[in-house]
Amino acid sequence: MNHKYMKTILETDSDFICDIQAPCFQMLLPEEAEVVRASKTQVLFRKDDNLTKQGAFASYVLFIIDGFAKQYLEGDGIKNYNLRIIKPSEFVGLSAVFSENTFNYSSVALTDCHVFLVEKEAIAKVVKQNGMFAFNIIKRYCEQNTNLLNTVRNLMYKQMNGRMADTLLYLDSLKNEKAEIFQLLSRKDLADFAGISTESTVKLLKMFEKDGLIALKEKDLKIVNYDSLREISRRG
Amino acid sequence: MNHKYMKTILETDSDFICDIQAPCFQMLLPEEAEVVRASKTQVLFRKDDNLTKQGAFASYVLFIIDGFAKQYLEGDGIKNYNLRIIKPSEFVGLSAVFSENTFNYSSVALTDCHVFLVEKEAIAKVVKQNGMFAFNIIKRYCEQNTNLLNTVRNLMYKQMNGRMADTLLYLDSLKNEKAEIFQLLSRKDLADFAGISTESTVKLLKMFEKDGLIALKEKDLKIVNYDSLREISRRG
DNA sequence: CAAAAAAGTTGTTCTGAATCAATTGTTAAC
DNA sequence: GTTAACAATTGATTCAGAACAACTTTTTTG
Repeated sequence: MNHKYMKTILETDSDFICDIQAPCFQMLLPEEAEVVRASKTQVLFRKDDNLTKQGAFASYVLFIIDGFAKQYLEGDGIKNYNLRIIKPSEFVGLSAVFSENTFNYSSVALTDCHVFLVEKEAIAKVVKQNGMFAFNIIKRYCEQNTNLLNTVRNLMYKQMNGRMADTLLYLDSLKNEKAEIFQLLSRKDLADFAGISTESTVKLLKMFEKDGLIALKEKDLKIVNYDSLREISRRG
Repeated sequence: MNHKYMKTILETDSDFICDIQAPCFQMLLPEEAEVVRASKTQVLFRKDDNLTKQGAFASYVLFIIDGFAKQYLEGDGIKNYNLRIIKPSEFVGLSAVFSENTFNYSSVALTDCHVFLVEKEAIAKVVKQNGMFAFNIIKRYCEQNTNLLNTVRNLMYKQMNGRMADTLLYLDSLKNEKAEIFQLLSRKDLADFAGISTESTVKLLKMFEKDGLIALKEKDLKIVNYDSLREISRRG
């Protein structure tokens, strides 16, 4: 039998302890961990499944055990804007706990993803009881905030070249955790990260390749000249 | 003697108790309040003074007692992007506590502003001790997050008309708290809120006026037809 | 209060990047 | 394994909005 599949169905204490290894949950007292445990389910999202859908009711928070997803904003129905790649040990839909009760963005699995769903009341309760846990959550929010501010800056002050350079540098930095990251993404995905059209993306990539900044082979993309790319990113 | 000035200089317990009325601090235990009290100063920022400067070292957090400021991103040196109006009882530069140690945005006083500066360690300590306080801080972060996501959506999916409509509706919604809000802002300020050029702003406002959506008199601006403006905002 | 600086206004020109259209390569489905 | 749907590519066309230039009005300041 398939071990992964079994694990999803038969959930035991030892699985739980294993799963809750994530640093973020280590600081919980036993009774607090029990609150989380009691109100969680583990779910397997298949590649291309939506983890969250912008606008949908959100009664729970997602915590990625393993797998990768992309978080994006939906707009006019034609074009999306990709905000980030969600990695293991990260939360999705935290805002649901603290203000909105709908998800304010969508996310979709790039690979199969093992995910905890935790009821939002459980998280709220633990946050209120455990200041250190709360502090950790705030840190995450804070980073997201900083990232969003950078996003706004990029959209406001940079044009195509700079944005695409940013996108490539960002995705490249994820290769530590997921070497095949570029194979998971289409030209349209890259376009949606940079906030430009797919056609412009293709033209830009060709240009970057011709200028010896990157190397395109098969579906993979390698950065050849980091310095120049960083300079393009910096100059906008 | 000037009463306001005296208050800045001569700080007494009764002043403190008065100042710490802000709902956000009500939930602190006496000893926690003392931690905040011990590491704070009260400062008067004059109109046009910078409360925070993007990139500058941040060892403290600001809490607005009264007065209004605008928060903005600096870019190419020519154009800024205005993120929001900061109102009494709001924090500025919270991120400094939890991740960055530089301010990631600038802010400037639109009116004279009475402000607490609280050392970031004090806030960090209280957050860790008091889950309810932490919960409150998270809520604020969460709202800012939602606002930033909407900002990104606006920049990505709307064009001039929609963005200006948004800007006007946002600023108009502040009239409850500050009726003269529009008199505090120049055309360039409105432009920087909408993320468009000053010239385009002037042309748009004239158009909106001609179409009976708004009324311009002196430096003030009144929304005449909310429904149409909301429709323009919605359609982008 | 005069002069200089800054803010607001208006029409014209210019440009970055989207859109369109047409084609080729690739993957999925029957 | 052939056809149909989808992803990638390329060049030509179009457009929203910035940049520019020239002018007026308002505000600041010596």
